[in-house]
Amino acid sequence: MHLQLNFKSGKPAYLQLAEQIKYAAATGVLRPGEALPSIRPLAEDLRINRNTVAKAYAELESEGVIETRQGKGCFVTENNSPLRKAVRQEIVSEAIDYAIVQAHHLQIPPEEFIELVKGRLEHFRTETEKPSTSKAGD
Amino acid sequence: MHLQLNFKSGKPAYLQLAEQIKYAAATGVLRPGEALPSIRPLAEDLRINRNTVAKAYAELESEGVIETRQGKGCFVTENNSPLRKAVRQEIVSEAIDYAIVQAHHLQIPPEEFIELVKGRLEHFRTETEKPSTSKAGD
DNA sequence: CGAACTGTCCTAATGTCATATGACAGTAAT
DNA sequence: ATTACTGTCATATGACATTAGGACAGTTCG
Repeated sequence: MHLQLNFKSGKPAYLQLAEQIKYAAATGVLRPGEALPSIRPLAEDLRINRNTVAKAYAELESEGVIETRQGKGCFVTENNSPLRKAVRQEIVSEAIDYAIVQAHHLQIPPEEFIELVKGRLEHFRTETEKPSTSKAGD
Repeated sequence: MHLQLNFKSGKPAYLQLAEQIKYAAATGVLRPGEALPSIRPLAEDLRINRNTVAKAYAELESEGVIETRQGKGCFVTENNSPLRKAVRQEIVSEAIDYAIVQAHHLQIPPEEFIELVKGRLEHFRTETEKPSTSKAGD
């Protein structure tokens, strides 16, 4: 697993870290039960404070992505598909929430929003597998 | 136009104000060219600082909702073309597409995605109805 | 037991955000 | 020009988030 921080992004280091690990867990790069890098070595490796890593891990634990045991380490949650599914939904929910907030700001009612979503979904369905799409906005 | 602030919401006063005015402008309660309340009287009326109102107005100007002229006042923008329905849908569609791509990346099927959207929509609906919160999340 | 590892808690320095105050600048009417 | 209105800017304060360092607690191995 490759972890990298962007200090110029303005996004807190502990959030970047949590996000990357969460993503790795959701996509299977990190398997359930697998141990995460220990707090201190990882912090040293990333040139950040141990507590920053600890905060990222705490965030992940509160989201149910990992499990930490004092004196032993941190591990990806064992629960096979059910919990990983929840994690995936969590990630997508963040993106959905962003879209919903945008819609609300632009005075687009929920029904119209749903229709928009269906429309876009249909649009993607007809284009099936195209390697387009990495326009990340942040 | 009725403006009211909720100091317990945890949301900044200047954002609440900006949002309400933006909504008024979008729904036609405030018509293009119409003058907004002057900064000082409005601030006094709402029992907040002038600069808090000024910040709300500055935010609205940066979004193109209003236009301010020093010494004269603030006015709703004459041509809010950016609020045209098609344009609004375009903007939101981008955010939706991003979420869809994420879902596809995480192998969440369309039906599940739709359900997620509905769930989040419901979540927001019930949240805005109950402004009493213990912890303000953003 | 002690040493070396694991995570955890407490507290402080720093930066940023929201807000408040005072001084300043443009406009209009007298 | 004066006066009274308009918005604007620089700055200070208080709250909170982020990060950092020291001391503490649980685990494992020798």
